[in-house]
Amino acid sequence: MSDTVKPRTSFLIEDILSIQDSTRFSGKCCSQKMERCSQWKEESENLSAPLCPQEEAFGTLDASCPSSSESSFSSTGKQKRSRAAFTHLQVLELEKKFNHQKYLSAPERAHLASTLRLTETQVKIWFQNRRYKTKRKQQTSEFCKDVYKAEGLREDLVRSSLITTFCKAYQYRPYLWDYSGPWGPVLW
DNA sequence: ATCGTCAACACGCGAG
DNA sequence: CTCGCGTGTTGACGAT
Repeated sequence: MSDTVKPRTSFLIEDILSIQDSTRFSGKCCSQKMERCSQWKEESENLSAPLCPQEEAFGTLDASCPSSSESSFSSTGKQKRSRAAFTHLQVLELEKKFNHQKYLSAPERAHLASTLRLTETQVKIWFQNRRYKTKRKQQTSEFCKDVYKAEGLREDLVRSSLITTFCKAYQYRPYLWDYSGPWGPVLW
């Protein structure tokens, strides 16, 4: 069930910059890109570097460190949900794997998890989220194309139009669309 | 203060 | 029953 994507034999810094949907870079200025790029390079050169930002604080190599550690509580007494921030290298390796195959078998998942010092659950959830994200993005772009067609507009001429703005604004909320409208998609 | 992103979670479903 | 999936939501966090 794995989708076929061109195999990649080597990894270059240029690859980092060309990663599609690398939202970590979205909206960032060039200098920030360069900064992150060099950070990635450092990480890729030094796999023994802490893979989780929280590792130092929690003194564990488990990248689930925030959640697996002592739970912290908010002022209301509710347990605070923590969100591990995967390192650039971890994300990069996950992306590379995802480009190869959209689904992982249990052994593959276990191997990747241990390689990246993540838990299997984290890898599983990451792939789940990644697949969903890809699907949403695809749906949104297809919808926007439909809108362009329906409006008789040329896509390249309306990049700054209201529709484009709207499509971009709701890039991650495709469920707000109703595809059953008479002129095509209808909003809410 | 608001917004966008994303890991983690909840829920329902189907396969084994 | 367990597991993994798709889907939608939540909450933390960084940027503006």
